[in-house]
Amino acid sequence: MAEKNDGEIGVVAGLVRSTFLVNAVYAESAREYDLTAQQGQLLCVLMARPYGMSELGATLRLAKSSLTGLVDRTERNGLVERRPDPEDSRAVRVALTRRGGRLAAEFYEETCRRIEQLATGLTDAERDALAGLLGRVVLENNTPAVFPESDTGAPAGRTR
Amino acid sequence: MAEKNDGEIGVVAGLVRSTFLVNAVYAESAREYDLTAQQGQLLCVLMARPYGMSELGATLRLAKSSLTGLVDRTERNGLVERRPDPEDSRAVRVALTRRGGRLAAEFYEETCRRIEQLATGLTDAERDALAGLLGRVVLENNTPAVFPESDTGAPAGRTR
DNA sequence: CCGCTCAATTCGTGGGACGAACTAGCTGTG
DNA sequence: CACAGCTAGTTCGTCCCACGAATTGAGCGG
Repeated sequence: MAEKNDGEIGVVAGLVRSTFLVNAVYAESAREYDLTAQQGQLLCVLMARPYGMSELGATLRLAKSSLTGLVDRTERNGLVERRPDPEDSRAVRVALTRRGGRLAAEFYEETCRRIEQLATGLTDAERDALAGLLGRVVLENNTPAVFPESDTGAPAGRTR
Repeated sequence: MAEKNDGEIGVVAGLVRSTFLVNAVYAESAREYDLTAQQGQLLCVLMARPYGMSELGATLRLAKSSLTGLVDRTERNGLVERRPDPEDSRAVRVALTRRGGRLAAEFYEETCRRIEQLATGLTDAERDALAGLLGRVVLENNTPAVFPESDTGAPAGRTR
């Protein structure tokens, strides 16, 4: 039925399954910091800088009303706060609290570690190749910077 | 701060962002078939064969109780059904209904098309390379076959 | 000053995930 | 054979998430 029944999988299945895998890792990591995946994602986005609600909606691809709830819950947990936008009194700037910032950094680092672990079976060169290819894919589909770039303080060839 | 601030992204960010991207595509595709992402996933898994609840839980990484609900809702929509397991009267075998089967096939095909689209910026060789690398990653982390392998009738170098 | 747009919230609905407790059927050991 | 213990699945209560429609209130163009 397929030309590749030799254990190889196609690019579509590869993408879908790796997505499943990363979702699971992300959720599990979040859970250990008493976060939901969505809240974790929110924290990661806000690590860069404060965002307005609409801006956040665009970045996370959520409807405005969904966002209100997410920010509400995260705010209730003391991780983010709404500050008035000095330039527009309708608007709001969502920012990490001190505690949120700390937690975000920890969560981010730990999550990076774990995701990186997924690729430990690859050589450095292969990891670079994978990074390059995925980079092109996300770039060409202008995926928002939903996860900051950085290296977890992990020098290129660290993973093992 | 990082060694790759030249527009390149690391493997971790690549994985996370492509995950975000695929999630969005998957959800959008599901939506157009009046499915939720989870229900779509369920249908895709069941395309291969009927599954028991526990088995499904392991495959989809869901708690038993979560699964009961998911199957309930999907059953209510007439897409799957619970059949008694002939060998174990406690157990149940969840299978696609006729309608569910049709819908699953359509949804699967359309979703494959869209995911494949994500990689249209890559050459055939690059797509193969990406597939190979992701294949290794999912294999080494024994990701369940949450999305069937196949080629949508799409011969290897079809995309474009 | 008025109508318009725009930021964000509120409200109601439904899906989703989980753990704890429970039912009922299977199984193995004495 | 009986019974303890395991296993498959469901129920229940709780919280999170996502959405659209309607709303409030600030900015803005004329």
